[in-house]
Amino acid sequence: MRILYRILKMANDTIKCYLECCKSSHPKLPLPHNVPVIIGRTPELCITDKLCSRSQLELTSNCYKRYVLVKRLGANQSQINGIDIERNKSSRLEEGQDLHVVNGKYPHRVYFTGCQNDTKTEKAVVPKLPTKNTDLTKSDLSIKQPERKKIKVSENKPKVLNTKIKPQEKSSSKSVYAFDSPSPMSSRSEKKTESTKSAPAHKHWSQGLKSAMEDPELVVQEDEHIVVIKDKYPKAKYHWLILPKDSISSTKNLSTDNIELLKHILKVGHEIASEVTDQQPDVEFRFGYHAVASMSQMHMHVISQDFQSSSFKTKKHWNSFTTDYFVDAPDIINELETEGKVKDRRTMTSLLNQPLKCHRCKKPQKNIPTLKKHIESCQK
DNA sequence: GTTCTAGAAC
DNA sequence: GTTCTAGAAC
Repeated sequence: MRILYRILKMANDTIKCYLECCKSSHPKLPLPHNVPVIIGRTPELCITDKLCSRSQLELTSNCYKRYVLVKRLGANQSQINGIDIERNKSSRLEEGQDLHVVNGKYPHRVYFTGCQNDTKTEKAVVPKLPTKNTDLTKSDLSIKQPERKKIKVSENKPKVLNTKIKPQEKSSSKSVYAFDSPSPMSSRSEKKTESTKSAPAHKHWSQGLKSAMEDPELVVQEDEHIVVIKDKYPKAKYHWLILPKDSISSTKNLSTDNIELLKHILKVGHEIASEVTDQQPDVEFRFGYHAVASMSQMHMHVISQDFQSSSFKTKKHWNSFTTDYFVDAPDIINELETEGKVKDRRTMTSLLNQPLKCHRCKKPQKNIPTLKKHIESCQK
């Protein structure tokens, strides 16, 4: 018990939690372990919106388990990853998730420093904020966080790294979730978007694609604007992801400014797929986005419709690629061109629980093994 | 997003 | 008894 206490105390002494504004409107805010911190319409957060209460949210970090409990105190809605937070009830916020302070505005994220991988640190600016417990330690007033490494920017000319297109196999043991390398976006001085400006070295699983974009085992092609990677867990014989190099967390953040980028991504997708279909004309592909993606960097799937893969295991996998949860890329482009934005599809997550049925003949399937056997032979 | 596993389904 | 799934943990 005493040993456990020491371990926990050591963790508490070393792991620090911060709230960071995605728009860099104010300095990062320390969230000391287990100390409720109230945020809202205060000069420190640079929020003057009358719809935001002065005490909109109460944040309590758990540095051991690397999450923050968020309780909404204000009358108007706040959101975690687009989901409304129930009033006076604690909701869990994890690294990489978006916290909108009020009515979908004022995006923030939390991150933790002080883990074993941290090697370099920097001084934090600590704004004065109202807290329920003012017992901040001295260390909280001069907190250090890891400095991000700089890497070379890729060449402007398209670069094909692994041109041999073959059905995907289980890739190397190197994990997508090796978060110790920074995103390529971090070294791009031009055109910074969203949280690129001062993003911390996130380690939450939802940030894994940013590491994957740098993994030579996964990257198959890149150019000035995009990176093509093999899906680490392909759900079909051929399954790639195409990601923009600029930080765009999801399709909901797209604007008309991104239409050319989306068209380019789709064009590259067709080119990749045609390398297969030139040799095997019977292979069908779809190109599209999940209605609500789990992984943070926006990505378009290029996926063959055989769904023959050992990584395809669950109902959620199946329904995410064979129901309207999978949105064809031209539909997203068309929405941007006609509506100026991408539809909110959060309610579509219920599609993931739909009963299983064959995507070709529509025949209901009892379970995943039955479905997998059926689609091996079903052609219509 | 994946892995793990308890308990439901068979 | 084994297989399968959903939810928690990461």
